[in-house]
Amino acid sequence: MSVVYAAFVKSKLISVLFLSVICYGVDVFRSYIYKKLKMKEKKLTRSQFKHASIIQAATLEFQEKGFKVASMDDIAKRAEVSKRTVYNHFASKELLFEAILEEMLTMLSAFEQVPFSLTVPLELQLRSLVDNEISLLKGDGFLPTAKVILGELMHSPELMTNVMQTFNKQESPLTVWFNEACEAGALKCADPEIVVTQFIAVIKGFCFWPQLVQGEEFPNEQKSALIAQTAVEMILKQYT
Amino acid sequence: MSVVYAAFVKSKLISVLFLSVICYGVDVFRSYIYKKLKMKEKKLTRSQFKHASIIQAATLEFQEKGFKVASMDDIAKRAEVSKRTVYNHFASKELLFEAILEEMLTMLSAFEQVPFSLTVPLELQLRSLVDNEISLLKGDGFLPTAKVILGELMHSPELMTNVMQTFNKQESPLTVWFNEACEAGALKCADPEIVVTQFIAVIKGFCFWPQLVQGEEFPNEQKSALIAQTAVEMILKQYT
DNA sequence: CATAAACTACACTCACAAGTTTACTTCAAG
DNA sequence: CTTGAAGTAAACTTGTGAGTGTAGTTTATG
Repeated sequence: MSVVYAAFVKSKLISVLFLSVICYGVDVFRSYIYKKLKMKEKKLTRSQFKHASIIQAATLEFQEKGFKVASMDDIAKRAEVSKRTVYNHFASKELLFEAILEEMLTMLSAFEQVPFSLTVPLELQLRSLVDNEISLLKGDGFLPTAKVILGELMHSPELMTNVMQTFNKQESPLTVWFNEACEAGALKCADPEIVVTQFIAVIKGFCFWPQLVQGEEFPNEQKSALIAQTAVEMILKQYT
Repeated sequence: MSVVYAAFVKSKLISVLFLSVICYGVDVFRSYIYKKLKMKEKKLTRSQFKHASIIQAATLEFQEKGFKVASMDDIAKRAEVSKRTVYNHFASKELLFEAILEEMLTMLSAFEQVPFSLTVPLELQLRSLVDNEISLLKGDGFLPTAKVILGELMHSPELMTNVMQTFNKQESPLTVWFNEACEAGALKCADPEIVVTQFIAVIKGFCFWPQLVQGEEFPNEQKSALIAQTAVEMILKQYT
């Protein structure tokens, strides 16, 4: 039956090509997750309210435990809703998971293409790229989403390679910018891909991996600024 | 009952302070995993041979599925051993997991302190630090170990913070080297910690995270050399 | 206030996986 | 060639969690 499980994860996540959002660079991110529950104040039908509670509870459960270990009973308790109600809204655990993934990914799908410009100083452009990246990583929903997705994907390498093969790195806005910058001669580098990876690595080394893997706090304003500054300097010093 | 599960993971992994090996820099790594099975040729008792088969099979299972989803029946099948035999060697799933963790971590415990030297050129020293780090990451057992441990730890943030608080970053050999280099004035930087993190990030951005999370291939010789080169240059250009 | 839609409590089925029991086989060593 | 230690196959117990069925309660609305 674990074959069924694997197949499920595969079929459902394969559509989640946005994964690259997490692995490569992305830009603007809007954080409005969980505000749904404020609907208490607004006029919400009982049904809509329960629906939102379930989603919220399930999100937490999946985050904390992963798909398999999370239990529908616990989700129901956490949502302060009867188990039957959970099943009235979502026919199965799989579908609930899927719904949550979709919910999360719509949040992350607000891309913003930053075109390379010959007139604006390089430093300013880089600076705005870093700032975008950091504010994305800092967004409320990003880390939880990453936890859920990476937690499931880590144990199925074939799936990951499939996803990554499908979704070519080229499509990342950051990659586009660096490619253009290199072609225009503003950055002197043999392989733009390496530069992008370095650029992202230097940011994520502070603002993503430690938080994901060690539960570290997100750097404060001051430290963020320093990190951004050094990332920009690094690129400038090495490639101009 | 998931409380019991959480408690188990906690109690067993908390002793695994070597985790820092994965999150921070480490140096030399010896890869001799799985060679145990070569004992077919050597004179091994039947019991020892079965024991090794079980460990090998279980390692794979835990890697692919994580602790909870891995099943003892599947492990037995995979090891071509009866389920009862598994239980004769390891009293419970927990103990089997623990045994494997220990097995893996002994592999990773071969540290090698690299002292900062005033006479050797900086570039050479940095170069050897990078090379050490890369060959560690490249070692046969490193990635699987990381998968198993991080896969379990990702969903228990309190545990992670505990572990990280206990095992101070200061102890990493790389950190030691950079601290010494800064104190000696060879590197001009306000905060050595940031430099180390950058240094490691630029390596892991190519040689660890993509492999862990996307199942990407490890960079070949040529690319590794390039990565190492740029990492060293980056530090030199920015901090000297 | 009546009615239907949605929610609840709870008892239930079913599947699966951890771990055990038992009766039987294999193997190595004296 | 026998004896005991270790392995095997298969049936078994037990616990847990997914999902369902039901009888009764809440709530919004005409």
